[in-house]
Amino acid sequence: MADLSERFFADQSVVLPSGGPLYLQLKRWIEDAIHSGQINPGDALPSERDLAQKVDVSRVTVRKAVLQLVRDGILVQRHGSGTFVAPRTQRVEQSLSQLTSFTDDMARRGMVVRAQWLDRGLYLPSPDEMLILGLTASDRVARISRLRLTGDTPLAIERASLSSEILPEPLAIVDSLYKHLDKSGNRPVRAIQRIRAANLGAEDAGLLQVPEGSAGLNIERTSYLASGRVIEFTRSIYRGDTYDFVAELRLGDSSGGTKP
Amino acid sequence: MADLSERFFADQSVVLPSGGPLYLQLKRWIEDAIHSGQINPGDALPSERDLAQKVDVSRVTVRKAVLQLVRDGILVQRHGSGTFVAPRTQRVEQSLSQLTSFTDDMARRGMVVRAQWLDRGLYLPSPDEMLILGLTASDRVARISRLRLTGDTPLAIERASLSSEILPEPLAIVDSLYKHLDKSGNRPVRAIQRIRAANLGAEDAGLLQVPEGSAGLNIERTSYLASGRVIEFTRSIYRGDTYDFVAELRLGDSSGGTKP
DNA sequence: ACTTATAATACCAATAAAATACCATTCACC
DNA sequence: GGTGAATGGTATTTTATTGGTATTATAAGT
Repeated sequence: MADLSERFFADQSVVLPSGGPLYLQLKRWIEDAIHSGQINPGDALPSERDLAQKVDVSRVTVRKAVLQLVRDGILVQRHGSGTFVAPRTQRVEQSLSQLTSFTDDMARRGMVVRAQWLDRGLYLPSPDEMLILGLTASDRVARISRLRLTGDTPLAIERASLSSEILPEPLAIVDSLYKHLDKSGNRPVRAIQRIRAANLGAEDAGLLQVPEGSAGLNIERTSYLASGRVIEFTRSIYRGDTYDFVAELRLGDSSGGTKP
Repeated sequence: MADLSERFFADQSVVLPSGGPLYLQLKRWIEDAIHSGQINPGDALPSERDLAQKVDVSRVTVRKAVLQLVRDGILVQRHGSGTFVAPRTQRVEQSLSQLTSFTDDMARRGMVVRAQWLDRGLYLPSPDEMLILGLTASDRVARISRLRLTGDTPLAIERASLSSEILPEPLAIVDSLYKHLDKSGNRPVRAIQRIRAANLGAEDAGLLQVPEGSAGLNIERTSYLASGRVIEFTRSIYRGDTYDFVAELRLGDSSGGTKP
C-alpha cells in the first residue's frame, strides 16, 4: 500500500492537472496514470484516505473522482477491500462485441459491406425457438435473415429470431437490427456465443457460392436484456475461406493473493 | 504499519522486502530464501510453530504465507509430517492454465484427455515460421506436434513452432510445453488467437478419423513474452463435430463519459 | 435571494488481517 | 502394536483497514 502510493506518486508531482473542479482534475490524473501504464489492470489504487492525504484534498473529493471512473468501468471497488483497476478483459470483450456489428468489423478491414434481405416475416416458432425464446406454440416468432456481401462476394448468412412481442413488424427494419431494438428500448447487454465448424448444406452453400460440404463457421448467439430475459437468437454462417475471428488473450499472473 | 525487517534481521541476515501485510512479507522472504539457494528442493521448512515464534507473528500468519506458496506449487505440505520445498518439476504455473485450457476445458465436460506425440524435432523453418518467429533461413525451428484424444476418440491436432534458441531440445519435453518454457524463464504473457473454419486435408482428416473434407476449427495462436517478442506459434485443428468454442460477450455501452 | 455544484466532516458497514484455541494425522520410540 | 510428541488442518474471535453514506458548510452561477 505504502509502496504503491510511492510508485504511484513517484514521477508526477503533487500538482494536479490544472483547470476545473478538483475532482475532475483528479479523475483525469488517475486516467493518465492508467493509460501511461503506471498502474496496471488488477493493481490496487491507494486507499481513498491515502490518496486524499497525499493530494491534500478531502476524501469525498477523491471519492467523487473514483466513483466516476467506476461508473465508466475503468475502476472496480470492493467494499472493505479496496479499489482496483478493472481488468483489460472487459475491454477485450468490448472489442469482441464489435463483432456484433458485422459492418463495423468488416469496415475495419477496409471492405464495403452491403446486405441483401433473404426473408423478413412472422412464423410459427420451431421447437428450438420456443425453447430458447420462451415462446408457446400459439406465439409467433419474427425471423430476419439476410446475406452479407462485399461487392458480389457473399460473406455470411445471418438468421435472427425474436419474439413477435419484441419485433411485431419485421418489415419495419431498415437499418440495423440492433439500432431498431434500441429505439424500442430493448437493448441487449450480454450475449453468449458459440462458435463451431460445420460443413455447409446445399442451401447455405448455394447462397455463399461455395461447393456443398465446404467448411463454414457456425456462430450461434443468444442476447439478453439487463433483466436477464432472452431477446434474440441469431445463427450466423460465415464462409470459412473469407472470414476469421481474431481475439486477444491476456495470460494471468500467478503471483497471488489479495492486493493491499 | 508493522514491518518485519528488524525481526528477520535479528536471526537471519536477510534483507526483507518491507511493506504490506505481514503474511506477504513472510511469503516474499521464503521465496527469496528458496531462490537464493538457502533452502533447496526437497528440504523441509521449519515447522509453522517454529517459524511463527522465530519471526514473532502468529502461526496463522505464517500459515497464510505458506498456503499461498503451496497454491503456487513452490511448497508441498504433508499432514503430520512437515512442509517441504517442491521439486522443480512439480511446480505448476496456474497462470498458464488459460493457455493450455484444452485439458481443463475438456475436463470440465467430464472427459479425460490424453496426448500422443506425433513429432518432436528441429527443422528448417518454413516461410511462415521465418516470418512469424523472426528466423533466418540458417536458423532452425523446433516443431512439436501431438494428437489430443479422449479414450480412443481423437479431438484435436496441435502443432507448435518455436525458435530453436528457445527450445534447443524438443525431445526434452515430457509434460506440458508451457511448463517447460516456464522452467527456462520464457513465460508468455499475451497471445493473439485466430479462429476460422477449414476443410480438413487428407493427413489431418486421417489423424482425426473423419472423412477428408470435413469441417474443422482451425485455431492459430501466437504467444508473446512480456518484452513483446514472439515466443511460440501454434496451429491447432479441432474436429468440428466434437468441439465448440463458447464465449460470453458483454455488449458495450455507447453512452459517453461525464459532461461537465 | 435562491439554487446548484463543490468540498469537508463524521459516522456506518463490509472485508481482510491477525491472533487464539482446538482437532487430525504422522511417525519415531518404547 | 501401542503411545505420545511432533506435525499440519480447522474453527472462532478480535482488530484494523477499507469502501459506503448522511449531513453540513461554502462558493459559484442564475
